Amino acid sequence: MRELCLTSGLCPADLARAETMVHARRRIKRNEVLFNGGETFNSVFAIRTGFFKSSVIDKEGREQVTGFNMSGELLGMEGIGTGQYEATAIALEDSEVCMMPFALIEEMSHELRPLQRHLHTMLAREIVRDHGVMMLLGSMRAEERLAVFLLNLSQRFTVRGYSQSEFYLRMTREEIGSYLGLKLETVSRVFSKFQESGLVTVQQKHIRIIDIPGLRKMAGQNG
Amino acid sequence: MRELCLTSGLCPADLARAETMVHARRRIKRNEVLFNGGETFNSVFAIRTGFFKSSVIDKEGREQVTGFNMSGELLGMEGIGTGQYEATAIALEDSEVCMMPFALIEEMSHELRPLQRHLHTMLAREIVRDHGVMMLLGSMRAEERLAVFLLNLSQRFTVRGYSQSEFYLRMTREEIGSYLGLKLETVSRVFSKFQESGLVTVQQKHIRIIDIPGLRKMAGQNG
DNA sequence: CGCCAACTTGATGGCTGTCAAGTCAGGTGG
DNA sequence: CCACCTGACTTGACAGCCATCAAGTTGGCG
Repeated sequence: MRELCLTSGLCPADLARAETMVHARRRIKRNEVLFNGGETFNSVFAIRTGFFKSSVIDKEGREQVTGFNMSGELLGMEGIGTGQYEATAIALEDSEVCMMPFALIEEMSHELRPLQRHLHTMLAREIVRDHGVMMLLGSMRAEERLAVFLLNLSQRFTVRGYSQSEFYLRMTREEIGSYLGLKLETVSRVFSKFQESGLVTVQQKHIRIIDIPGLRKMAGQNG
Repeated sequence: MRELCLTSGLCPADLARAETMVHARRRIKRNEVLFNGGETFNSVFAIRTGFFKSSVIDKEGREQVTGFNMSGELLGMEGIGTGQYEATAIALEDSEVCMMPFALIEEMSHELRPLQRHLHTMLAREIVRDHGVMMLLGSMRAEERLAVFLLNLSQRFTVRGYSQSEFYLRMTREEIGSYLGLKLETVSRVFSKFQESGLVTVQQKHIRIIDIPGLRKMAGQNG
């Protein structure tokens, strides 16, 4: 986890200091809101365990899921810009987060170069990730989108020591659809089609990837 | 311009120091590349004058325009994360940029709090902007997308002291389409339809917005 | 003046959305 | 323990939006 979190790459002494940033640990139950869009921004949250979705809601009431977040990732950073959280973060399973007041982070990043650098890296990485999603939404067809989505999940689970090929989805078809710019029926249909093609097996939220190269090809990421 | 750039909100003395960050000014001609995706990241660029497009290219060769950038905005920030530029930035008209080595920015943001804060704000703002585009690509129809696009351009021109209702597009229909997740023919058709509806007049790249409230309604942003 | 890129417009088709009906699984209460 | 109930999911039929293919127009530039 430390690899992904704000405190990576610090020497032990600095690490101890940096950990004073953590103002509180909080347990969040499934379906509980961590923060809501529009609320005053104070803290960034590092996910210790669990699984979240982030989404924004426009004036029409349309929800757009902007990301699914797992251990080691940061939540709420985008609030720096306006002083209020832009997105809403909801736990999709019982989770635990570290709450880090952003004022403290800025304070300490003055003294600890690696921390400052890491903060920048995390922000920039989020931008790069969003550009990937824009590419997906702007120019891929439904099958490509879902293939990319599954491979991305697989890869992130792998990094965390879970199975590369077998996992439970924490989100509904509708949430996947919102993230991918598809309707839930389309998501369901593409899952079925992948199963018929022998790429995966799907039993509700239980996914097993059978043919990773095949999925990669489907995703347009040959190799 | 200072309002939008990295040096906003500094007192005159700090401002003088901050300006030493500017390592060089560069003139970029129309269609010239400022930096290419994959090149080593060294500097962030602040646009002094002109107009750019940023785009990423995937392994399939598909181009996705990730943004159009005008004076006061920063280019290249997303390279912080990986050490190389992710996107390609191309001038759509003769432009002028300030080149600021990122190492210098980090250095100085150690000493100048407002600068550090501003850097974070700019990064976070980019994330928020990208989420808006994700919403647009994920859940809006063609007419809504183009209406949002025109209103956004209008608003940004207004901030810079140009006309709210009349401007020249610097980009082609294809580039607009890439940004909005549409084909160029669709962009053209929607322009024509807006014209028939009396919302705008379109003559090639010359746009005049006739009915801003009407466009807002079309964009689903009533009011 | 001619060429070419950019743009417009029309005809057609396909992907995905919409609407609808039915299935499945998990949780709750009797 | 089982029946029920509800939310999540699947599947089918159909429609609509946008992509695709194609032809023609415009405007800028050498």
